[in-house]
Amino acid sequence: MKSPISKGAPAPNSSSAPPHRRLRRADLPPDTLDLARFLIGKLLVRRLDDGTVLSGRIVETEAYGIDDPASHAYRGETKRNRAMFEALAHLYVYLIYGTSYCVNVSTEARGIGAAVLIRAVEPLSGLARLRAQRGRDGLRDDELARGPGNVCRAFGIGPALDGLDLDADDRVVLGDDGAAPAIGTSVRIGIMKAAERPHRFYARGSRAVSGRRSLSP
DNA sequence: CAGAGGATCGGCT
DNA sequence: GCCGATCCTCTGG
Repeated sequence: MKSPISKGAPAPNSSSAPPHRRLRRADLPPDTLDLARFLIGKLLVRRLDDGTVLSGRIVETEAYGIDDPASHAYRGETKRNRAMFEALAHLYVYLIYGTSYCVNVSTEARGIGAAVLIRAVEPLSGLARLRAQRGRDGLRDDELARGPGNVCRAFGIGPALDGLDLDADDRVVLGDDGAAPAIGTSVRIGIMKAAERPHRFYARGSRAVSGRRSLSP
């Protein structure tokens, strides 16, 4: 029997994020694998243009680091992957399969192309809006931001936020509320190159984690 | 300039 | 488990 990482039901339709400390660039480990692990259990807070606040707990990430054939940055900087070469703590948002967006946090020093993909988030506040932005019926709360494309859809993250500096913009914020879930490790999902590297991290026991059950024991 | 392919999703078998 | 949708980016000629 798996239980949610987050204890205590959030107030229905609560419009603000749970109490937390905002994480600044200086609080984040610059190493890609370190940040991928660090982000598990942290909060993702999104302020929409109309003032609505959406928040959730990051429960699944993947690292795309230096010298990684699976990384968009492997063959150098291009127009698309420019944000991966920014300093630590910029968003890299890209379109995948013409149908979904994926959001990453850039890692390492400026000039080095690397990032952490946010693959799943367990909703905490703004549930009604998260559900509306998914535009699909019959979803449990923990399914609203399960999978990288669904994270972006639910949280309203698109190409307009590509390159956003997490220290210079309030539209997307990372937070720490003290939670420290047990972390599991596995290979990454949906890639063909360097498929054997154990660069995926997830919160054990969270139903919001994506992928086959056997990948997240 | 054409063609291939992709860090996905959701529906169907 | 398999497959199609959908479209932007990068590569090669």
